[in-house]
Amino acid sequence: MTRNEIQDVRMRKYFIDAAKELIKGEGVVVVSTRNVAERSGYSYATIYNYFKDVRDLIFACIEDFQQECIDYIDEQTKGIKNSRKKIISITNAYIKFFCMYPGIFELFFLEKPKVISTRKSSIESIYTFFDEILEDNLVSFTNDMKLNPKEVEIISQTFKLAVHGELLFFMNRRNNETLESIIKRIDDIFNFLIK
Amino acid sequence: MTRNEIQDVRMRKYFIDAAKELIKGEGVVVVSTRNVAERSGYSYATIYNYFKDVRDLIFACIEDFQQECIDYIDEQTKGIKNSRKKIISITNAYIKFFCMYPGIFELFFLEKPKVISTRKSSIESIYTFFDEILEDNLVSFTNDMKLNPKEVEIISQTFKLAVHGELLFFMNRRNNETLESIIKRIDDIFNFLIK
DNA sequence: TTAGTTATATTAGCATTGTTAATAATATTA
DNA sequence: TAATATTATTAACAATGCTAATATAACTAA
Repeated sequence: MTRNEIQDVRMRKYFIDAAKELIKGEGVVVVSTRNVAERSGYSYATIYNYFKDVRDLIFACIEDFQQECIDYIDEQTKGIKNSRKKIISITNAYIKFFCMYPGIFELFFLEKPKVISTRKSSIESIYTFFDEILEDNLVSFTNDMKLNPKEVEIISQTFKLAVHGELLFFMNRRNNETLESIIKRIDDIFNFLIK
Repeated sequence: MTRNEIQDVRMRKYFIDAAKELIKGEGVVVVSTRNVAERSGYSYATIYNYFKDVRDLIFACIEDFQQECIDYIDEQTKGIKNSRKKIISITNAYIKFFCMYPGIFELFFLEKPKVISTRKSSIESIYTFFDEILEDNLVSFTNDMKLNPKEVEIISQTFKLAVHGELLFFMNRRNNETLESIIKRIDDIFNFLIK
């Protein structure tokens, strides 16, 4: 990494950090070049030297937020050994994370990726993110339960889709439920699927 | 309905129809007061005499689109008698409808309802829309299958959430799948759930 | 070290949008 | 028909994305 590239990364980080604060606070809608510039102490036009456009900056926050989500889940579930309990707890923490930061849910699942060329890989990684989080525990759980691979496949897909369907409805207040009630339903669904 | 109210409804319809065209064509993002006004032959400021703000107009399109969706599903599934096949076909048509009009999916499921006071009921109706579409067939199907109510409840909830999770991922191109592949998976999930 | 060059940052400007206030046009009513 | 109420339009403001022109800083070669 040359000296220039180091500077580049540093500058990008200033803007990304400012954008992340805004997303966590008031959501994607308040991420404007002017707002980000003000928070990072630069002029708004400077952003265009480091990002293709404002959406490129917004999508650049995804990787950081994924790591934050992983860290939160680890912290919430670190003591749990039993793989079944672990799967439930990880899922609950995953849901809670997005409830804490609706702006991150918005960025991950509701924002349309207009920037097709750039940031493609991080957008695609959202689709497999939940699978990766559960992966190890799902393997050991299905070994314990002696489920056949075909069943495991359909169960894990159904579970993943149901979790995100639930999040979709809950986050946009399409239903009038509480966090507790949707977590309970997700638990019930998991238990139903593996019974 | 007084003379004024008739005029009111007529005027609102002009703007709603224009907004609907835009949503079906290029999506919610192009629904601006200026665009709608141009298409309906009025000035943009006139819209504010009939709608609280531009989002109020956008959400006013929901009811019409729900009817269009019902009509499309009816037309696609009218010959089918067998309740199991009917449930599958209705669901497939439901998914196809949103694939034909991604802008309507956007409006139904991705738009944040900032307008809390107005349009509340139509926003909430989105949550129960899929249940209502399936309702009759689900009842006769579960009667045929002699499933107990508790099971029916969890199965239909899981199915509904999975369908919308699938739509969420597919519509925003988070995965690289085809319409056929996601419809096949939904069929598989239904068969798994009721086996 | 300093003049020329490159890289980076800022200001100014344009177009689009949501929204409101002032004004114009139309319809209604006494 | 004149006064009033309703409805539509124009003008204006602020916020935003983005670009071009300009200013500033950093670097390089004599």
